[in-house]
Amino acid sequence: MTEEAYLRDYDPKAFDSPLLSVDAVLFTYREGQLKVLLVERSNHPEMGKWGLPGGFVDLEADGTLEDTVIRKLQEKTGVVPPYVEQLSTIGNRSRDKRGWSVTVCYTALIAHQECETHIDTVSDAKWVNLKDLEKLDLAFDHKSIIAAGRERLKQKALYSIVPAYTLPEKFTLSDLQHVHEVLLGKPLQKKSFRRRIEQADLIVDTGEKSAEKGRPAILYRLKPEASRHTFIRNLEL
Amino acid sequence: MTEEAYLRDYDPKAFDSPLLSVDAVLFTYREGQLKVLLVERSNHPEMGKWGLPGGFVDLEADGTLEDTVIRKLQEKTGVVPPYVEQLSTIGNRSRDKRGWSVTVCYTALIAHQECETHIDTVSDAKWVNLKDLEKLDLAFDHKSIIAAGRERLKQKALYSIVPAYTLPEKFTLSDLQHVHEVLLGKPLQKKSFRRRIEQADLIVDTGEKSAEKGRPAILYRLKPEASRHTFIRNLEL
DNA sequence: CTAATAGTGTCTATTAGACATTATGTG
DNA sequence: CACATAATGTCTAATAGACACTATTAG
Repeated sequence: MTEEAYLRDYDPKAFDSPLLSVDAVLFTYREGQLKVLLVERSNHPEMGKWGLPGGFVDLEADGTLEDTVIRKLQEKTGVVPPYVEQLSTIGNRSRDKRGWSVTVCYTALIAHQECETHIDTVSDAKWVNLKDLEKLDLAFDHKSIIAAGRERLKQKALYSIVPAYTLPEKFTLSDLQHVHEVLLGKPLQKKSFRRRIEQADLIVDTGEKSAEKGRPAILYRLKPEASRHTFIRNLEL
Repeated sequence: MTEEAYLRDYDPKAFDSPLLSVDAVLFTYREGQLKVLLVERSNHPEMGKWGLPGGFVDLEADGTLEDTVIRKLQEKTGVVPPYVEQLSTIGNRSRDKRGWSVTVCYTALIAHQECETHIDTVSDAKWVNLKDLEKLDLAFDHKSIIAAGRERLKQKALYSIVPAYTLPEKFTLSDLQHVHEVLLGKPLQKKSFRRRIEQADLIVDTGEKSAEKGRPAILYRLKPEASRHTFIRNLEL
C-alpha cells in the first residue's frame, strides 16, 4: 500500500486512545502572597469542584498545544500571560473517571493587576493563596500539579529571574527579592541579591520611582531576554 | 444529570482529538562518542525512514505514560534503562500527515554494553553517532526532538551527574569527565571536576580497578540518590 | 529631628581554575 | 628504566555572605 492510500483511508478513531487535555498553573504575587488561579468546573466530571484552567485542544482553532493553553488562559483572565512554560505531562489510567487520561501541564506567570478587573467580573474564577490550598478539595490531581508547578518555580528562583513575571512590568528590586524569599521560604541578603542581578545585566532602570513609605525605590523593567538567563551559581537553600 | 449518568453515557470518541504518541531519545556513550538509538519505521506514515523508538499507549497494558515509554524501549533494547526522564510534549497540526498530533517525549540513558547483544540481533534498530545525524533524514520532527534531548543532557552535565547513566554501572572518573567534556564541547579541569563530585558524595569506590594502559583507575558506582543531586554551582560554558 | 525603606561599602571565608607534582601500573 | 594514565597538592583570583553604613523620602 502506498502512503497516499494509507492516509486516504486513515481513520483517527480506529484505535482507542487516551483522553487528552491541557491544564495551566497560573501564578501571581500580591501583598506578600503567592496565588494560583482556580476555576469552578461547570461540567461533569467533578462538576462544582474548583480546579485548574484548561480544556481540550480545538483542532480547528489551535495550531499548537501552546495555542490551546493560551486560549484557555485568555478566556479566564482576559489577557495573555507574559511567561508560559511547559511543566510536565501526566498520563495514567486513574486520574480521570472517564478513563485513561493525559494532561499536558503548563506553568504561567502574570502580574496580579493585569487581570484583576476581568477576574473580578466573573464568578467562576478566583485567585487562591498557595497557603490556603491545603484545605481545599480540588478536581482530579490538580492539587499535586500545582505543587509541581510551585516546586518548578522555586527552582527557577534559585537560578533565574523568571519569578519577576509575577510582578507588574515596572517593579522594584525589593519586591523582586520578596517574591524570591517567599518562593524559597528563607530571607536573602540584599547586597548579594542585587549584585547578581546587576552583574547579569537583566533589567533596565525605567527612570521612574515607586511612591511608598520611606525612600522611593527605582522601578526597573525586565530586558526581553531576561527569562532565558541562568545564573552560574544558585542561591542556596 | 448526575455524574453517574454522565459517566455511563460517556463516549470517548464523541469529540475529535489529537493523535497521541510517546517517543524516547535514548542516549549512550561509547569510545568517545555520544550515540542515540534509532529504529526503522515498518508502517505508514514515513515507512522506511529511521526515527525515534516510540508508539501509542496501550490502554490495557500501560498504567502510566512512563509504562508506555519503558515498554517501547524494552522491546527495542531488551532492557529497562536506569534513567528515564520526561523531556517535553510537542503537539501541533503539522508534524504528522495524519493530522493534529501530540507526542510526549522522554530522554533515557543507558550503558552501551547493557543492550549491545540485543541490538546486534535485530536489523531495525541501531546506534547512530550524534555527529552523523545531520546527514540523515529522520521521520517527523524527530531530528529536532533529538536536538532538544541533547540540549537537555548538556544542561544536566552543567549541574548534575546524570550523564553518568550513559556509562556502565562501574566507571572511572576519567570516563565520566570525558562524557561531560563531549556534552559540553570543551575540556574540563581534572582537579575541579573530581573535587565537586567528591564533595557532593555521589559515588562509592567499588574497590575494583580498571585495566587499561597506564595507572589503573578506581572503578566507582553511583549512589542511588545521585540522579537527584544538583550542584549549587554550574560548570562554566 | 525620627521613622522607614532603598541602596552601597567593605571585610572575610570559601572555592574554582590553573597547573605542577606525585603515584601506580605495563613492557 | 621509560611511558602512560590516575590522582593529589597548592597557589591565586574571584566572589557570596554578612553586616555596617549612607541616602532619600514623609511627617
